[in-house]
Amino acid sequence: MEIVETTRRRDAALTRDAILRAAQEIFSIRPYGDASLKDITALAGVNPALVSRYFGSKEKLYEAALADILDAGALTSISRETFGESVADLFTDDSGGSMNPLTMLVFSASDVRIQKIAVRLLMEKTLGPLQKHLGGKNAEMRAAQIMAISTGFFTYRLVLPLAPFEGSVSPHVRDWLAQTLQMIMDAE
Amino acid sequence: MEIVETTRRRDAALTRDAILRAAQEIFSIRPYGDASLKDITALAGVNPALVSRYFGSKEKLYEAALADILDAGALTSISRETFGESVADLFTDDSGGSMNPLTMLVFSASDVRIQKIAVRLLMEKTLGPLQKHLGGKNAEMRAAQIMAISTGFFTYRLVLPLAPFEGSVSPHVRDWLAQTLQMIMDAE
DNA sequence: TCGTTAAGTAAATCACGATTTACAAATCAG
DNA sequence: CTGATTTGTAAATCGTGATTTACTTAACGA
Repeated sequence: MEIVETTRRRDAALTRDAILRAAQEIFSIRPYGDASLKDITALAGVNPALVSRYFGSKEKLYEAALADILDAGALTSISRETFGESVADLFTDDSGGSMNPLTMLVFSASDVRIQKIAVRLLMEKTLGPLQKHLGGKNAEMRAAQIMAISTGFFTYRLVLPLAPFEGSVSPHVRDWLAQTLQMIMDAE
Repeated sequence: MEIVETTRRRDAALTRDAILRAAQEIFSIRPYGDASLKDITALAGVNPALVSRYFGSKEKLYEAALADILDAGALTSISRETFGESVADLFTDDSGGSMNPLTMLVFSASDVRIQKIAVRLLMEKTLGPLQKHLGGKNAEMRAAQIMAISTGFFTYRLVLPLAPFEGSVSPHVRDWLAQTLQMIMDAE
């Protein structure tokens, strides 16, 4: 009566995808060690054993999840002129959106086995493209600067929440973010 | 012959301190979950059971270790005029020094049980004092900005190492850090 | 429809690490 | 010196979570 037992149609690709998206969601809000496969598969509505079948291991699942979430590459589609403003808006946006590449990245630090994976994917999927997008002198360094500020901000916004960065931030914070980022963009 | 069995003299205070310092060292280079009590007590040269006796639990040990390492309060003893330069030098210094408040802070994000502890201690021991030291307008926000940049930098310097921030950094990186920090200091 | 294969599940296994327990040895007060 | 108390240790316990195994059931081609 209450529970509608939706006997999900069997479909490997769909199931794999459900696991992947659940993993991204959970890994975005919880450190690797605290995100159990039980949690992830429960959210996906599947059996924990399927992680092994479709991804091989928790580590591989993490890698797939991070790779996919970094693929979006939000930063590189923003025009150079409004870069600071746009990114600041993006970062201080308070409307849900639980799948967050930045927090997933912060949590990548939480297990030695996945740190290497994270660094590799970060360089390949984000630092590299961002570097190209920036162009000009010292592009690699400036890309790293943008990553550092963004990551630091998100650390104290969502993971270790400090008042000034929490929730809907003050215009001061937003403007500082915008200006600091734009300054890096223009520093070529 | 080879091993000098130094039968350490029994002293509760000394032993407690040895554990605390070993914990700070290990917690500075490894995420909470990867830093086992076995590792820590091995480094301290004592039995794992003593953690329970002297600190109650791993969590409490972490709290004590972080509280103590944050007490140093290096940032607040630096003059306002040279703040950016001094902190940049401090952060880009390449000479050992394995006990690092910043990396310990980064790793605080790696376990949900210690996140709250870290935030509380961070506000009490660092953000508060730093805020006072900064003075002027929006001191709390500016303190948070300094924390964010510092933490982001260290994340990509020591935990998820990116080329531009690794090892002995370029003058460009050092100068950027100095100027960005000084700008926050002067933004009153 | 039938049988093979793919997809899914429940439960066992396995490893690991924090914490507890029961005991041993050293220290110290008297 | 002696016995109570403190400090220390080795080994058992306990829970947790990833991974494997043996099995069931659905899908699909012939």
